[in-house]
Amino acid sequence: MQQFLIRDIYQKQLVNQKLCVNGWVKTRRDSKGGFSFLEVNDGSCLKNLQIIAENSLGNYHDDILNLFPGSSVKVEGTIVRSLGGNQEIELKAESVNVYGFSDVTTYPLQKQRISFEKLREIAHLRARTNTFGAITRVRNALSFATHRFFQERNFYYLNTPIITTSDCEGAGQLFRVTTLDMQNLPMNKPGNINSQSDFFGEEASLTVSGQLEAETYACALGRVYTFGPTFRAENSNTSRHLAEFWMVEPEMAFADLMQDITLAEDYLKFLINHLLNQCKEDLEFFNLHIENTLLEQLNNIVNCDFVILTYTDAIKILSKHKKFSFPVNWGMDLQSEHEQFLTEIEFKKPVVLTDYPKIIKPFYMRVNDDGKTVAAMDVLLPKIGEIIGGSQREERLDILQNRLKELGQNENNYWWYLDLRRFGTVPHSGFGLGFERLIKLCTGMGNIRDTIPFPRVPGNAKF
RNA sequence: UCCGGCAUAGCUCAGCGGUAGAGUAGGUGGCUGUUAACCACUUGGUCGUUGGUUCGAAUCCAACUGCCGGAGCCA
Repeated sequence: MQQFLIRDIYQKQLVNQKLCVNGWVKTRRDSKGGFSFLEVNDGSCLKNLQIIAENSLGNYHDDILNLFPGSSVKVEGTIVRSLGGNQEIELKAESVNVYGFSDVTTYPLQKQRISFEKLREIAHLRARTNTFGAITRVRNALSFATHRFFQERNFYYLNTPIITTSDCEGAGQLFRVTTLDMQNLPMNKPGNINSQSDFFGEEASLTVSGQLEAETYACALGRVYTFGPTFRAENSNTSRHLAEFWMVEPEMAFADLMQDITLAEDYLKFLINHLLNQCKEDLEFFNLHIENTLLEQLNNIVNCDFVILTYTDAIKILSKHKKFSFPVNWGMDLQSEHEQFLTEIEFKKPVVLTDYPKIIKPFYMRVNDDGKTVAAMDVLLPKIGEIIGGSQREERLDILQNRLKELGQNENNYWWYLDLRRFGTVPHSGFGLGFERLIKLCTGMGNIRDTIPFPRVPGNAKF
């Protein structure tokens, strides 16, 4: 008998069709009228399929009456119009075969509510809940939409290395990668480990960004994007940070900051439009149960023009409001409260801040004509904060060398990066988008730990 | 890492110096094309750990562990 996904059964309204469904039991309700209702979910959509299992089935007393949440079953039967009020169709079972039972006294996911904190302790089972099923489908749709967006715009998907020896960037603690015996480290002199005998012959770590490598390919093929895991060993204990997260990093040759901003805005709108079309049911679930302004927020982002504002103008706006706990002055990095003021009170929509002081931004950002600011841009969203950070890259060799010197960096470490400026340099731009922050935005989930299947944070890499 | 909060039944929580509670889940019975089913009865606890104060601590104090919220770092 042909297997169907529950999603397809609903979409195609396959009444009178004989078919087979595989899935997990959500609940069972017994009727003394001589049959049981089973709610079965197979992950293909939020909705369960109601199964009618009559007590005339051979294994009714032995098997079906022992089906509790979490059990796995194969059901064969016919789709019929439902006599009940809450669903149009249901599956009248001709057979119910049990793959595996689930002990009601020890299986943690029963019908009652369970907190997200508790679910994190059982991350191997939380995918079976409505919420995490919906998150997974949204995450999948956003991945697909990301590839579609960039492919349609002639970007090449590029895989940059996860293990890196460029100890650059300055910002961000790195995870060390080593095969050295931790009990017996080879030392040059006391306190100085001899990394030459390590696997790569020098210090290596997990990447904090694929940007520098992506630039090399953008400066050969025009347009590329990366989409892969990224690692930060910061001791960040917040609802917006992960030690392992996924980042989307497009890089474009022959593009200035404005083109970069346009790409970022188009990308975000494309993603949300894709979701509004493809994951309607899941979004409505989030809007109803997780964050009741979600659809409003998403529609707002899609329908508005992002505010584009220089850092200097933002400081002027913020200076008029004196009620911040951190006083505002030019040259400082903006605090969360300042970003929130701009996105949630002043403009009530996404704000792109540009042209930050160069002293608070990394060496690779292009220095503006004023000599004080760089061609940077951050996309700030209401409730989410910074979701995208990008810039036009410094393409002038001498200025880039000066910047490295100012920051006390040894330019020999960047010889290959500087070669791009030595041989046929071009203006180019790009940005990085935190994929889990995007999912946070699109689902309304409050904690980023619930947007990735198995979160890695300080003190926890379980599963 | 800093500031604040929380940790009590499988789950969600109340109790805040004097015999450990509710809802829900589980069990039993009743009822029912049910759908967070409903009604009655019922099982279920070293009150996070260690120490202290007290005649007496789930309750007050301290340390520790874990988690949550905010801040910093950032995507």
